[in-house]
Amino acid sequence: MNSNNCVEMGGSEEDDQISMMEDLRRGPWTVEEDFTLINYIAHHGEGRWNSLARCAGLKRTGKSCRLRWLNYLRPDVRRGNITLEEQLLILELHSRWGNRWSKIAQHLPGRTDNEIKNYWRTRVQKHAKQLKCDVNSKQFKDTMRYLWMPRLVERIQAAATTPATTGGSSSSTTTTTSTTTTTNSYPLNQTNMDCIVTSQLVVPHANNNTGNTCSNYGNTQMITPSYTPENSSTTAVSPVSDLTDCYYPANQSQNHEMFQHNNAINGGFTDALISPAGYFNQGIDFQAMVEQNNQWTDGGNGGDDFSDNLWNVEDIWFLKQQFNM
DNA sequence: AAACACATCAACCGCCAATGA
DNA sequence: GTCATTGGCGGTTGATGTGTT
Repeated sequence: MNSNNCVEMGGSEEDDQISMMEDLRRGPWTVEEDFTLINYIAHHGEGRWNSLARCAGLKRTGKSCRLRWLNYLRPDVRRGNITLEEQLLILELHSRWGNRWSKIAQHLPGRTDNEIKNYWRTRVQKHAKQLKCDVNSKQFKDTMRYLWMPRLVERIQAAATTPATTGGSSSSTTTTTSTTTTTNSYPLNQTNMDCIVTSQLVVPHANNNTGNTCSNYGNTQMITPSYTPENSSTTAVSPVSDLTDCYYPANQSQNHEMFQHNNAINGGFTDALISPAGYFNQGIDFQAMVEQNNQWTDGGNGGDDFSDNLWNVEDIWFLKQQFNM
């Protein structure tokens, strides 16, 4: 390690050019490199990354060091186990800001933009692909808002009020407690999430510090919990999409009621609630969805095997009925 | 057991805005 | 005011792990 007394934290451009000419390492970081970087930052703090890399004796670009530190080595970085609350928050914030990953990450303490971006691409976009619609399309966004988010809310609620063994498909790794206050509060608590209660649903909501308004997914209004690692419903890092883990028979009625409520209002979907019919007149393959559901459900292995499902069977049935498809 | 397909995620790339000489 | 450098961001890629046939 070579981190001692390198004082030129703003080295000359010529030095930078020279360093750029050196054979720089690329690819995965070694344990030794990690150790070197951690040690250097522990002693000297973060600084100009190019200089830091050089002074620490790392044959890496400043950018590479910065990325490694921010995304992996930083002490407060959290990886894996995207909680349901975090998933919901990601959806909510993405619907608001789009692919502003770093901005979204600011509201999920410990999460990096890279991780959120990866999550979005691997989980969310996958399902957009399954639905044969663009992830940025209005249809897909509305689907998230009026179907997935309420589902997620239901699961969060269920996870908070039921034993882990009944906590849906993620039950095997779900940590549940009904506790809503804690002295060991996680940053995603009242400080940066607040909302109102109408239907006992508990979801996190980001405070963008600009006068929060309450989210309203479908006609489901939200309340924010006191969110802690202890009481959050955590889903394991698994191949399943936690976000769209929607096969959740125990709570299907709520979603049904959402549509029925709107039907009652307007003989169909209200103007305010974008009609899901819109999603399906652009080539979404109901049959494929049903077959996929059947595959999962026929597996008969309990929740996990079909937990990657976008729609529960009843949703599909209902929507088919609703739109005569 | 091997081959293949798919999912995940760490790391890189290119662009751009901010900063400083 | 101009230019070079840096840091930050979003997009993309490739290696690795995992599941399936």
